[in-house]
Amino acid sequence: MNRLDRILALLHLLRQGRPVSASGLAQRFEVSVRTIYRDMETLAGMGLPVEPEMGRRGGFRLGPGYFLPPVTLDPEEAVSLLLGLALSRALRVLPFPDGTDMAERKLLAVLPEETRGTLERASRFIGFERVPPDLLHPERDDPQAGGQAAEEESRVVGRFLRAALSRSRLRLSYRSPYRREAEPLREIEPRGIVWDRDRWYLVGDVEVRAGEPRMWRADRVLEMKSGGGMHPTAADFDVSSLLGRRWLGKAMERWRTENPVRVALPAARADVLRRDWYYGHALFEDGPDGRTVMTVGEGEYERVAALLRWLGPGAELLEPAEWRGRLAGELRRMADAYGSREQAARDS
Amino acid sequence: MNRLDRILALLHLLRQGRPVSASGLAQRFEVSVRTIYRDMETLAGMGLPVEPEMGRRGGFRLGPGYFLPPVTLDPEEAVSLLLGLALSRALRVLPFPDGTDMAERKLLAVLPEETRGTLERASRFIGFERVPPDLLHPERDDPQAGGQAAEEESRVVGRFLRAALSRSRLRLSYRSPYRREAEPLREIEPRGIVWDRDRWYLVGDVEVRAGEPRMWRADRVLEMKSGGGMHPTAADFDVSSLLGRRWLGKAMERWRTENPVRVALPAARADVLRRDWYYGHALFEDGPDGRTVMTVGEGEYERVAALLRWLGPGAELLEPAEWRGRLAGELRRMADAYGSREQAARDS
DNA sequence: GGAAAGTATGACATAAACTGTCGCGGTCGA
DNA sequence: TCGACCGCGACAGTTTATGTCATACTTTCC
Repeated sequence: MNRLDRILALLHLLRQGRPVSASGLAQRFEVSVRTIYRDMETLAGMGLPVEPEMGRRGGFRLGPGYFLPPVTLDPEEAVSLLLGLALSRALRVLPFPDGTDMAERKLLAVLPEETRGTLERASRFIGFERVPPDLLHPERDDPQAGGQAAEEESRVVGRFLRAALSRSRLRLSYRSPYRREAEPLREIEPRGIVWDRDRWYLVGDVEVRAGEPRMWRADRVLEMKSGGGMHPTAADFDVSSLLGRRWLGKAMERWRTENPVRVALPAARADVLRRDWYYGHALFEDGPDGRTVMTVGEGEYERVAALLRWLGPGAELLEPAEWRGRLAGELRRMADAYGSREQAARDS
Repeated sequence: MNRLDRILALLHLLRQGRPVSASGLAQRFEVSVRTIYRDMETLAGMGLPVEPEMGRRGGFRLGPGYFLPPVTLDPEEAVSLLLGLALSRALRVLPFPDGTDMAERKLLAVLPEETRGTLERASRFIGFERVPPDLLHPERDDPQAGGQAAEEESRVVGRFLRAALSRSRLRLSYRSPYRREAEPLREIEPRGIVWDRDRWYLVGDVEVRAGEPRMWRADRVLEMKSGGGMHPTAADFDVSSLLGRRWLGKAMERWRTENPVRVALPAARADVLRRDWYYGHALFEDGPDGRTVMTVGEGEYERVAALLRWLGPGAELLEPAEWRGRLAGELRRMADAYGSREQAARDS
């Protein structure tokens, strides 16, 4: 066997990840151990992160970096990859910020010269707008996520994702917006991550309710520690079972029984609400007067008022009854800004 | 120079795309021509599509596929790339659907064995929610973009992007929502693409107003034809100059003079509006009564009413004056749904 | 606290591989 | 038809790669 072929084969073997011993390789390639050592020197000289491991169960393995053997990529494929990176960056979908930068640089460095010129400026051709905040569904906390917070968030997501991929448990403590104190560290089995409205959510199994995954917003995770190995059970979970905001449906079911809010509204308005990512999961029923009755769970008056106001004429808050008067007063005050009833009659 | 090094260097040179002659290479590496031929044989033997070109201006070059020489990618980099592809797919950002699929397959094929297994199922770990529609800023047309329409859209975007990268003109006809008939084919210089709220927009220069790029929504493009070569002018345009919805700012300036709508509102509410992707581009001034006065362009009563209703108590429509009465009547009708004024007083 | 199995490195003779130089035959473009 | 390129076989000369032996160090297992 050729030296070149042997070295390429070594590359291939090293790539597999398992550490290999010089003597084993020597047998395999029918050369002396010394030759293998010299080949390793050569590979290292080529810039490969070959790392020896001393001692009895030692061997050679690739360092933190794996090796990608020759592949042919046509320009469209390269553009697709770079485009994906640009998109990730624009939407701050960056579990591994360093990995993203490095991958982009390596990809660019390796492109045919003529294509590189244009692709280096790909970010000048392709722009992404951030997902706009939605006035009807505002966020509780500061909307201006600073650079540092974003970095911390992607650190959390990265670690969680790594754990999910390597099937190892994590212990995390969480700051729930509904509780005063931080939740204590609890051990979870990471299942996956979900990106929704400019934010990452961690999906995992808690021991108490196995099989019913819980979600944590990545920016509210306070602390993460490595946990034990994963149970071999629950092999095939698929986050797509949560998509379409199906998790929201379940949560709304619970809120609906705890804080039921009932609204009568015209059928046309109901159709619009049904298309909303949030109110689409409410319960819609035909009302007695030809209108639709929507039941949704909500504890805060202000949100309900905003919804009712948005719905406009023809919508009526049925429950909780004690908010009806308050809402009516508010609406009347809004109307009164335009003068008294008599004035209004003259105006129109 | 080593043989190995020389062969790797040859790889590098071939990658550049320009055909290279054996004699040139022989001079460059200070070896005989014969050696170069032998090296080429070796490379071909390694599976490289080296293709000779006979005749006077011949030379060696790579075949139909471009060649990507060895790169080291660590798992995080590979995951970042695959993540970008997954994101592209989830958000239907696919200028090159085939390239995307192929790149993913090639990337997976080349990963270390143990990582591949888990990453092949990466889509099961990582989910992306579509950008939710915004109730306050609804879309005119059908919100249910069918699979076929999405495909057509990515075809349009792909072709436009290719044209932008290769600096060649396009002729396109467009269906404007503001005009009854389709716009005729007009020649444009593609500048770039912008993704906003789940949609692609094409950015280009029209001859009539050079330097002031126009935007077209990709799903409203009716027809595209290749145009002539690009003018060498306007070399460095950058779509990022349009981001932050700056184009919207200019458009709103125009609408503001055409259909001015003035609203007085509490400072706290103004702060919230300023963060909105749309109303953030309105004109905000301090009013005489301590409230803020916002001026925005809008021709449709219903949109203005929705905004005023959303703003709630303390907000008042100042202009157009003729809508004040209508709005007041509407608000009063909403309030009256909860009983007469006397009843309301009893309730609260 | 060894023995075993691994890496790390130098020296040197030898075999293998690579290289240069011929030669001759194609192909293409001006 | 010429010139500049690829294609390839043969052969001698030289470089390079390899095997062997010797020695030192590190870790793990018993």
